[in-house]
Amino acid sequence: MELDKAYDPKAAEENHYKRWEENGYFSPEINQLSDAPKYSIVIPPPNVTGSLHMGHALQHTIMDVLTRWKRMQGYRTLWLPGTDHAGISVQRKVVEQLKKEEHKKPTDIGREEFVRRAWAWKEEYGNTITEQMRREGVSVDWSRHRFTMDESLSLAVRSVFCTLYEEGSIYRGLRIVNWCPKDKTVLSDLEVKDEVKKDGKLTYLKYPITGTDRTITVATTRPETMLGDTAVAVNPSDDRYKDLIGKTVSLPLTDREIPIVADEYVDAEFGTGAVKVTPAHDPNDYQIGQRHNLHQLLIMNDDGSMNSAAGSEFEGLDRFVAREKVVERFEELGLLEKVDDYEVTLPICERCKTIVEPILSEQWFVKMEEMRDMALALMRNEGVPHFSPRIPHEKVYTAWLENLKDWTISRQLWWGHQIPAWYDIEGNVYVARTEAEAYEKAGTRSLIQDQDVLDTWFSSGLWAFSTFGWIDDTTSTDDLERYLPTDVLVTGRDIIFLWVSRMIMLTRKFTGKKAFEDVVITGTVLGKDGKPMSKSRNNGVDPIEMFDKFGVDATRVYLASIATGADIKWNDLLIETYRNFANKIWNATRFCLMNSEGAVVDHASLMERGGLSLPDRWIISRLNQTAIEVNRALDKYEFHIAVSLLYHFFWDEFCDWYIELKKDEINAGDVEATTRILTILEIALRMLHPFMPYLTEELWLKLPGVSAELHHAAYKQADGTIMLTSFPPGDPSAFDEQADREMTSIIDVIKKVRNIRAEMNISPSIKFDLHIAADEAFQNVFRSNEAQILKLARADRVVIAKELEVPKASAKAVTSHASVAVPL
RNA sequence: GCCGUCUUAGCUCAGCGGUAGAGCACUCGCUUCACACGCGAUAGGUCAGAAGUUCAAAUCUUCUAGACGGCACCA
Repeated sequence: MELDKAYDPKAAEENHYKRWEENGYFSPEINQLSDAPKYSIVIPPPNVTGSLHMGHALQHTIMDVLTRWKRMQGYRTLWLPGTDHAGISVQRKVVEQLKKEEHKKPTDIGREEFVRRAWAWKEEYGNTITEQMRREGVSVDWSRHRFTMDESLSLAVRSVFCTLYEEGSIYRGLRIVNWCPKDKTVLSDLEVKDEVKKDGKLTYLKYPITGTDRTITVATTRPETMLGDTAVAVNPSDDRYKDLIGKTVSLPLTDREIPIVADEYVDAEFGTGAVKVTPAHDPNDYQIGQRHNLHQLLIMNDDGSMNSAAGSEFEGLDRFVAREKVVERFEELGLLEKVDDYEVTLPICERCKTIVEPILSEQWFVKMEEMRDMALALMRNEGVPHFSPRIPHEKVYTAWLENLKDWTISRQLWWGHQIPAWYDIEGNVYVARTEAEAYEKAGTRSLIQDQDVLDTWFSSGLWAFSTFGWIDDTTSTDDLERYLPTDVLVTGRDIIFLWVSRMIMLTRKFTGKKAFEDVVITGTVLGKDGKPMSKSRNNGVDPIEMFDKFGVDATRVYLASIATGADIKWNDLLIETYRNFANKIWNATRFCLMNSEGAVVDHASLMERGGLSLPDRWIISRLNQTAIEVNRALDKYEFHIAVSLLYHFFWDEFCDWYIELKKDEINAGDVEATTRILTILEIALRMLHPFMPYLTEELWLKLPGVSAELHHAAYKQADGTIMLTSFPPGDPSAFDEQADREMTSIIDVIKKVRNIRAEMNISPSIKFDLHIAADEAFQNVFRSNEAQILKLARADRVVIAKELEVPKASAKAVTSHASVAVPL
């Protein structure tokens, strides 16, 4: 059989994925052994709004390597795919579409219609990423694909909500929350990012003390909130203000008198030592307000504009316009003390970058103490999850848990899991799994469901078990029984708190099981400029483009070659390395097949050690050592080590030495030699398969004598494919230290001669006599491999003796087992 | 403010207690019958700086400088 001169990745990529998928190779049911151990992974569900980026490609590569490796080891392997409904993202897409195409707002079409359109949007665009994933070659079981708003996953969400509510862990309360005026929804602390603003201002406002001509000065970065002040606080031990405690100030721009209270929170050393208190717009002020029973005056609307409580002069103004106006008015009144430059850190919405407003709002929360303690106990007692890399993630994860606060789970959106709570006319709340149940509890005919939906992370927090069919604690499914806990979670460090920790806690709480044993935290693939890839920086690298340019397999090996957890700057040159590697594998196979008539892959051919030559014994020894080390590296999630081992074994040892040494025999059509090299190649391809699925399948199918006979015992009934062969475990009894040593001595000699040739400028076409001196044992080694030495050293004749007997004008060199000389 | 990471060959990165490694780029030589996406051979580093522990440190400790990440606070 004759192969093309260069590997064409596209053809292989188009040939195999569909067949694998249609033949059910990705399904755990392909495994026919009833006692096979299981291996399971759930995918971090990408957003339906997303398209494949390099971070996905990296994580998917790692998960696929693990899945294919374990499958080849005979595990009943399930990698479960799915997508996330991505509340805010989809909502925003639909709002934009509505605005663009119909010039309408969501309220114009109503909730029901809006949700219908969101589903339509999801149907139309939500599969982009799953189609791209097929190109990656991921061996996920598409028949088990889940979406966070699937019926059964939605039922799971409801029952978890109800259970937590019934036991008092979920409550509804008025709290200071992070409010995004653009998205018009509350956000959890984790969805708020910080942005340092160097040119901020600190404004000092003077408040007149009632009944005196004195004033008290307070400082603020948000002057407009003074319209909502309901007190001024000072430290009780601050002598400057002791006599003012209990007095009131006349709040400028309003007709209100507000008290001066004493509170330990106030730091007498900072600023003026007096703090304006706005309980409805600041978390600390809220706390002070609670302690002093202060009125909570809300002065903003949900879009960040001032409301009527801010006074007629300000009503309707945007918060930033109001800010300027307040300062102006204070200046007019002679109550503006000064404005200092001040570096402020602003909270911004993670998604839309709008400045988040702390605001008093009634929301749903989850108390986390119990689940937090479960997770901490899991770590303390069992070291679960085991993070790779362990440093720093284990410590960061633990520290975060220890300081965990209540989780804000309601969102003012229409797209998502609507909160299963209903209200009657008096405002009584009925939390129920179904509307009917709510009516039954309420005993009335008129209920309104809570308008909010749940944080997207609430449903993805159940992902580790809701995907296996869990609906409530009476559920029993085979998948749940079999695949939970999952074996490993592979994800990025940005969602360790948002997602990983919540899955651990919720899974433990609701199933009593662990979500997963191990967590692999991948690094960040940075742009060429060393910054995280982003649209605004325009430094992104599209995985699909890389697939087109270098092939999927080359891209996968490159991604796998990055040390676990390390960040890496993108560099096309490195992918090229692995594109070249793919081509090397292709051509090595091409060579093995050129004169392969009569030879077949035959594992028995490697067993009769008696009749094997030194290069045979050596390459078999190296093959087995490599296999053992690759398995060991994968066991430890050291993918880059596995890649390096395979790269050097295949290129340096198999191609540069073994093939070169066996070339004459193969070219001469020596069936035994060709059988052996084909068999060694076949084993090497198996080891490469988890990393380079397309290339290895393409080549494996071309090898003579391959069939389902070579499959792992669990897959004998399936049609022939490399993905169902056994992953080479490596056989320590095949280690041959003597062969390693002897072969090394021959390689050393040849390298020295080549060195001499280059140093002495001897043209490759010129042949010469080569003198080798060594002890008797090595003389025998060199004698019995004389033909190979002659060929690779490009010598005419080899003289082997105890001592070198050469003219003075000779180039000499010494290896650890021999001396060599070339007469000039 | 607290916690943490990184700084190794021109570039991108491995190594993390025992005589400095890879790929690419560079230099030299090869139209060698699998592969020029190739073959062969060189060259290139006081492992950011300083001090310490050790028989032995790129690798452990401390400090300094630079790059960066997370958390908290932010009147």
